[in-house]
Amino acid sequence: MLIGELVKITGLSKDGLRYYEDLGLIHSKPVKAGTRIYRDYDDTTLERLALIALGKRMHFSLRDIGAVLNRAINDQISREERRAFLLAQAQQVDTQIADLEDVKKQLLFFADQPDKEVVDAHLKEIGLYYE
Amino acid sequence: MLIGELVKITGLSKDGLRYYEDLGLIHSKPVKAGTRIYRDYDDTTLERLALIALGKRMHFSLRDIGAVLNRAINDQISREERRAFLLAQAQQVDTQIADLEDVKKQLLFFADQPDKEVVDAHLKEIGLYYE
DNA sequence: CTAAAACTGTAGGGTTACCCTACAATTTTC
DNA sequence: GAAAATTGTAGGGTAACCCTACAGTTTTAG
Repeated sequence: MLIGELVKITGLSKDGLRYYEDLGLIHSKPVKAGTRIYRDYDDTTLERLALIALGKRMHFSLRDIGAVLNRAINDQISREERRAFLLAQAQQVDTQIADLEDVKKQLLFFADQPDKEVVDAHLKEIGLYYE
Repeated sequence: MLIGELVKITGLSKDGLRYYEDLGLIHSKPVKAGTRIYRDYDDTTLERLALIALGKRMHFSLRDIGAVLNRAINDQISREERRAFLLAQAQQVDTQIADLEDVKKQLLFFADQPDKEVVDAHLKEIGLYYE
Protein backbone atom coordinates (compact mmCIF):
# COMPACT_ATOMS: atom_id res chain seq x y z
CA MET A 1 0.00 0.00 0.00
CA LEU A 2 1.05 3.58 -0.61
CA ILE A 3 1.49 6.19 2.07
CA GLY A 4 -1.98 7.64 1.64
CA GLU A 5 -3.59 4.42 2.72
CA LEU A 6 -1.36 4.25 5.79
CA VAL A 7 -2.47 7.77 6.60
CA LYS A 8 -6.11 6.69 6.41
CA ILE A 9 -5.59 3.54 8.46
CA THR A 10 -3.46 4.98 11.22
CA GLY A 11 -4.57 8.57 11.40
CA LEU A 12 -0.91 9.56 11.34
CA SER A 13 0.30 12.26 8.99
CA LYS A 14 2.28 11.82 5.81
CA ASP A 15 5.11 13.83 7.36
CA GLY A 16 5.07 11.77 10.51
CA LEU A 17 5.21 8.49 8.61
CA ARG A 18 8.06 9.66 6.43
CA TYR A 19 9.87 10.79 9.55
CA TYR A 20 9.42 7.32 11.04
CA GLU A 21 10.85 5.88 7.87
CA ASP A 22 13.83 8.23 7.98
CA LEU A 23 14.53 6.91 11.46
CA GLY A 24 14.21 3.34 10.27
CA LEU A 25 11.10 2.51 12.29
CA ILE A 26 9.21 1.40 9.19
CA HIS A 27 10.38 0.40 5.72
CA SER A 28 9.06 0.55 2.19
CA LYS A 29 9.88 -0.79 -1.24
CA PRO A 30 10.42 1.89 -3.86
CA VAL A 31 8.08 1.69 -6.84
CA LYS A 32 8.59 3.69 -9.99
CA ALA A 33 6.11 6.34 -11.09
CA GLY A 34 7.58 8.06 -14.12
CA THR A 35 10.52 10.12 -12.95
CA ARG A 36 9.32 9.81 -9.37
CA ILE A 37 9.59 7.00 -6.87
CA TYR A 38 6.74 6.13 -4.54
CA ARG A 39 6.96 4.18 -1.29
CA ASP A 40 5.16 0.88 -1.05
CA TYR A 41 4.53 -0.51 2.42
CA ASP A 42 3.65 -4.13 3.13
CA ASP A 43 1.22 -5.24 5.79
CA THR A 44 3.85 -6.03 8.43
CA THR A 45 4.15 -2.26 8.68
CA LEU A 46 0.88 -2.23 10.59
CA GLU A 47 2.30 -4.37 13.36
CA ARG A 48 5.29 -2.10 13.59
CA LEU A 49 3.03 0.93 13.78
CA ALA A 50 0.97 -0.72 16.50
CA LEU A 51 4.10 -1.24 18.58
CA ILE A 52 5.27 2.29 17.83
CA ALA A 53 1.94 3.55 19.13
CA LEU A 54 2.45 1.61 22.36
CA GLY A 55 5.92 3.09 22.70
CA LYS A 56 4.53 6.56 22.28
CA ARG A 57 1.92 5.97 24.92
CA MET A 58 4.83 5.06 27.17
CA HIS A 59 6.42 8.38 26.15
CA PHE A 60 9.47 6.71 24.73
CA SER A 61 11.63 8.58 22.27
CA LEU A 62 11.43 7.37 18.69
CA ARG A 63 15.02 6.19 18.91
CA ASP A 64 14.20 4.08 21.92
CA ILE A 65 11.13 2.78 20.15
CA GLY A 66 13.38 1.81 17.27
CA ALA A 67 15.52 -0.22 19.63
CA VAL A 68 12.43 -1.92 21.03
CA LEU A 69 11.22 -2.76 17.53
CA ASN A 70 14.55 -4.32 16.66
CA ARG A 71 14.13 -6.71 19.56
CA ALA A 72 10.40 -7.25 19.32
CA ILE A 73 10.24 -7.87 15.57
CA ASN A 74 13.34 -9.80 14.73
CA ASP A 75 13.83 -13.22 13.23
CA GLN A 76 17.32 -13.46 14.67
CA ILE A 77 15.95 -13.61 18.16
CA SER A 78 14.48 -16.60 19.92
CA ARG A 79 10.85 -16.63 20.96
CA GLU A 80 11.86 -16.87 24.59
CA GLU A 81 14.16 -13.90 24.29
CA ARG A 82 11.49 -11.87 22.59
CA ARG A 83 8.96 -12.83 25.20
CA ALA A 84 11.28 -11.93 28.05
CA PHE A 85 12.00 -8.61 26.46
CA LEU A 86 8.35 -7.68 26.06
CA LEU A 87 7.60 -8.75 29.61
CA ALA A 88 10.36 -6.42 30.74
CA GLN A 89 8.66 -3.61 28.84
CA ALA A 90 5.42 -4.45 30.59
CA GLN A 91 7.23 -4.12 33.90
CA GLN A 92 8.37 -0.68 32.87
CA VAL A 93 4.73 0.22 32.42
CA ASP A 94 4.15 -0.85 36.01
CA THR A 95 6.89 1.50 37.09
CA GLN A 96 5.26 4.32 35.19
CA ILE A 97 1.92 3.54 36.80
CA ALA A 98 3.52 3.63 40.23
CA ASP A 99 4.99 7.02 39.39
CA LEU A 100 1.58 8.35 38.40
CA GLU A 101 0.09 7.03 41.63
CA ASP A 102 2.61 9.15 43.46
CA VAL A 103 1.75 12.17 41.32
CA LYS A 104 -1.87 11.68 42.23
CA LYS A 105 -1.05 11.45 45.92
CA GLN A 106 0.81 14.73 45.74
CA LEU A 107 -1.98 16.44 43.83
CA LEU A 108 -4.42 15.39 46.51
CA PHE A 109 -2.06 16.81 49.09
CA PHE A 110 -2.03 20.19 47.38
CA ALA A 111 -5.80 20.03 46.96
CA ASP A 112 -6.21 19.99 50.72
CA GLN A 113 -5.33 23.68 50.87
CA PRO A 114 -2.46 23.17 53.27
CA ASP A 115 -0.92 26.18 55.03
CA LYS A 116 2.61 27.34 54.41
CA GLU A 117 4.21 25.28 57.16
CA VAL A 118 2.72 22.05 55.92
CA VAL A 119 3.62 22.85 52.34
CA ASP A 120 7.20 23.60 53.33
CA ALA A 121 7.41 20.30 55.17
CA HIS A 122 6.09 18.54 52.09
CA LEU A 123 8.59 20.28 49.82
CA LYS A 124 11.34 19.22 52.18
CA GLU A 125 10.03 15.68 52.05
CA ILE A 126 10.29 15.57 48.28
CA GLY A 127 13.77 17.03 48.31
CA LEU A 128 13.09 20.71 47.71
CA TYR A 129 14.61 22.68 50.55
CA TYR A 130 17.21 25.34 50.96
CA GLU A 131 19.50 26.76 53.66
CA MET B 1 17.94 33.25 46.25
CA LEU B 2 19.83 33.51 42.99
CA ILE B 3 19.52 31.09 40.14
CA GLY B 4 22.53 29.04 41.17
CA GLU B 5 20.84 28.01 44.39
CA LEU B 6 17.71 26.99 42.54
CA VAL B 7 19.89 24.86 40.30
CA LYS B 8 21.36 23.14 43.35
CA ILE B 9 18.01 22.62 45.04
CA THR B 10 16.04 21.39 42.07
CA GLY B 11 18.63 19.74 39.89
CA LEU B 12 17.25 21.70 36.98
CA SER B 13 19.58 23.59 34.68
CA LYS B 14 20.14 27.33 34.52
CA ASP B 15 18.84 27.30 30.95
CA GLY B 16 15.77 25.35 31.88
CA LEU B 17 14.90 27.66 34.75
CA ARG B 18 15.33 30.75 32.60
CA TYR B 19 13.14 29.13 29.99
CA TYR B 20 10.46 28.55 32.63
CA GLU B 21 10.73 32.19 33.57
CA ASP B 22 10.42 33.30 29.95
CA LEU B 23 7.17 31.34 29.81
CA GLY B 24 5.97 32.92 33.04
CA LEU B 25 5.98 29.72 35.09
CA ILE B 26 8.23 31.27 37.73
CA HIS B 27 9.07 34.87 38.54
CA SER B 28 12.00 36.78 39.99
CA LYS B 29 12.82 40.21 41.28
CA PRO B 30 15.66 41.93 39.43
CA VAL B 31 18.61 42.89 41.63
CA LYS B 32 21.38 45.18 40.44
CA ALA B 33 24.94 43.93 40.08
CA GLY B 34 26.93 46.76 38.50
CA THR B 35 25.79 47.10 34.92
CA ARG B 36 24.16 43.67 35.12
CA ILE B 37 20.89 42.56 36.61
CA TYR B 38 20.57 39.30 38.50
CA ARG B 39 17.37 37.37 39.16
CA ASP B 40 16.26 36.91 42.74
CA TYR B 41 13.72 34.18 43.45
CA ASP B 42 11.66 33.98 46.61
CA ASP B 43 10.75 30.76 48.35
CA THR B 44 7.25 30.48 46.85
CA THR B 45 9.15 29.57 43.69
CA LEU B 46 9.81 26.16 45.19
CA GLU B 47 6.12 25.36 45.43
CA ARG B 48 5.68 26.42 41.83
CA LEU B 49 8.57 24.20 40.79
CA ALA B 50 7.08 21.29 42.72
CA LEU B 51 3.83 21.65 40.81
CA ILE B 52 5.71 22.08 37.55
CA ALA B 53 7.48 18.80 38.28
CA LEU B 54 4.13 17.08 38.80
CA GLY B 55 2.89 18.50 35.51
CA LYS B 56 5.95 17.18 33.74
CA ARG B 57 5.42 13.74 35.20
CA MET B 58 1.96 13.95 33.69
CA HIS B 59 3.63 14.86 30.38
CA PHE B 60 1.85 18.17 30.16
CA SER B 61 3.27 20.87 27.94
CA LEU B 62 4.81 23.82 29.77
CA ARG B 63 2.03 26.05 28.49
CA ASP B 64 -0.56 23.74 29.97
CA ILE B 65 1.40 23.61 33.18
CA GLY B 66 1.34 27.39 33.20
CA ALA B 67 -2.44 27.31 33.00
CA VAL B 68 -2.57 24.83 35.86
CA LEU B 69 -0.31 27.02 37.97
CA ASN B 70 -2.53 30.02 37.37
CA ARG B 71 -5.43 28.13 38.85
CA ALA B 72 -3.58 26.24 41.56
CA ILE B 73 -1.60 29.18 42.91
CA ASN B 74 -3.92 32.13 42.73
CA ASP B 75 -5.30 34.41 45.39
CA GLN B 76 -8.20 35.41 43.18
CA ILE B 77 -9.62 31.93 43.36
CA SER B 78 -11.64 30.44 46.18
CA ARG B 79 -10.30 27.51 48.15
CA GLU B 80 -13.15 25.36 46.97
CA GLU B 81 -12.51 26.22 43.37
CA ARG B 82 -8.83 25.47 43.75
CA ARG B 83 -9.60 22.20 45.47
CA ALA B 84 -12.04 21.15 42.77
CA PHE B 85 -9.53 22.00 40.12
CA LEU B 86 -6.76 19.95 41.66
CA LEU B 87 -9.11 17.02 42.18
CA ALA B 88 -9.93 17.20 38.48
CA GLN B 89 -6.21 16.99 37.74
CA ALA B 90 -5.99 13.93 39.95
CA GLN B 91 -8.76 12.37 37.90
CA GLN B 92 -6.75 13.00 34.78
CA VAL B 93 -3.97 10.98 36.36
CA ASP B 94 -6.44 8.13 36.77
CA THR B 95 -7.20 8.34 33.07
CA GLN B 96 -3.52 8.16 32.28
CA ILE B 97 -3.12 5.16 34.54
CA ALA B 98 -5.99 3.43 32.78
CA ASP B 99 -4.30 4.10 29.47
CA LEU B 100 -1.08 2.55 30.69
CA GLU B 101 -2.96 -0.51 31.92
CA ASP B 102 -4.19 -0.95 28.38
CA VAL B 103 -0.66 -0.54 27.03
CA LYS B 104 0.48 -3.25 29.39
CA LYS B 105 -2.29 -5.55 28.28
CA GLN B 106 -1.28 -5.13 24.67
CA LEU B 107 2.39 -5.71 25.41
CA LEU B 108 1.50 -8.96 27.14
CA PHE B 109 -0.49 -9.92 24.07
CA PHE B 110 2.50 -9.39 21.81
CA ALA B 111 4.71 -11.23 24.30
CA ASP B 112 2.67 -14.38 23.77
CA GLN B 113 4.28 -14.87 20.36
CA PRO B 114 0.98 -14.94 18.52
CA ASP B 115 0.89 -16.11 14.91
CA LYS B 116 0.01 -13.87 12.02
CA GLU B 117 -3.71 -14.55 12.06
CA VAL B 118 -4.07 -13.69 15.71
CA VAL B 119 -1.94 -10.58 15.31
CA ASP B 120 -4.05 -9.44 12.38
CA ALA B 121 -7.19 -9.94 14.41
CA HIS B 122 -5.68 -7.91 17.20
CA LEU B 123 -4.67 -5.11 14.85
CA LYS B 124 -8.20 -5.06 13.53
CA GLU B 125 -9.51 -4.88 17.06
CA ILE B 126 -7.46 -1.78 17.79
CA GLY B 127 -8.54 -0.13 14.57
CA LEU B 128 -5.62 -0.95 12.27
CA TYR B 129 -6.98 -2.71 9.26
CA TYR B 130 -7.10 -2.16 5.55
CA GLU B 131 -9.15 -3.25 2.50
C1' DC C 1 -9.73 11.90 -24.46
C1' DT C 2 -8.65 15.73 -21.96
C1' DA C 3 -9.10 18.63 -17.91
C1' DA C 4 -9.54 18.67 -13.18
C1' DA C 5 -9.00 16.39 -8.86
C1' DA C 6 -6.40 13.51 -5.97
C1' DC C 7 -2.14 11.63 -4.67
C1' DT C 8 2.86 11.46 -4.28
C1' DG C 9 7.55 13.71 -3.69
C1' DT C 10 11.02 17.25 -2.06
C1' DA C 11 12.24 21.50 0.22
C1' DG C 12 12.05 24.92 3.65
C1' DG C 13 10.28 27.25 7.76
C1' DG C 14 8.13 26.91 12.50
C1' DT C 15 7.42 24.88 17.26
C1' DT C 16 8.58 22.81 21.99
C1' DA C 17 11.67 22.26 25.70
C1' DC C 18 15.37 22.31 26.40
C1' DC C 19 21.24 21.50 26.10
C1' DC C 20 25.68 23.13 25.11
C1' DT C 21 29.24 26.41 23.96
C1' DA C 22 31.37 30.89 24.44
C1' DC C 23 32.25 35.26 26.18
C1' DA C 24 31.60 39.37 29.20
C1' DA C 25 30.56 41.37 33.70
C1' DT C 26 30.60 40.35 38.78
C1' DT C 27 31.21 38.59 42.93
C1' DT C 28 33.68 35.60 46.04
C1' DT C 29 37.71 33.29 47.61
C1' DC C 30 42.51 32.72 48.60
C1' DG D 1 45.09 41.56 44.01
C1' DA D 2 44.55 37.62 41.11
C1' DA D 3 42.13 33.47 40.29
C1' DA D 4 37.83 31.01 40.65
C1' DA D 5 33.02 30.91 40.73
C1' DT D 6 28.69 32.94 39.48
C1' DT D 7 25.57 35.48 36.53
C1' DG D 8 24.11 37.38 31.98
C1' DT D 9 23.27 37.30 26.82
C1' DA D 10 23.70 35.27 22.31
C1' DG D 11 23.78 31.73 19.04
C1' DG D 12 23.62 26.94 17.41
C1' DG D 13 21.69 22.15 17.90
C1' DT D 14 18.11 18.43 18.89
C1' DA D 15 13.46 15.88 18.74
C1' DA D 16 9.24 14.99 16.65
C1' DC D 17 6.75 16.56 14.30
C1' DC D 18 3.25 20.36 11.48
C1' DC D 19 2.34 23.35 7.80
C1' DT D 20 2.96 25.54 3.40
C1' DA D 21 4.16 25.38 -1.41
C1' DC D 22 5.26 23.53 -5.62
C1' DA D 23 6.07 19.83 -9.10
C1' DG D 24 5.34 15.22 -11.15
C1' DT D 25 1.61 11.26 -11.44
C1' DT D 26 -2.45 8.82 -11.47
C1' DT D 27 -7.28 8.66 -11.20
C1' DT D 28 -11.75 10.38 -12.20
C1' DA D 29 -15.36 12.89 -14.61
C1' DG D 30 -17.45 14.84 -18.49
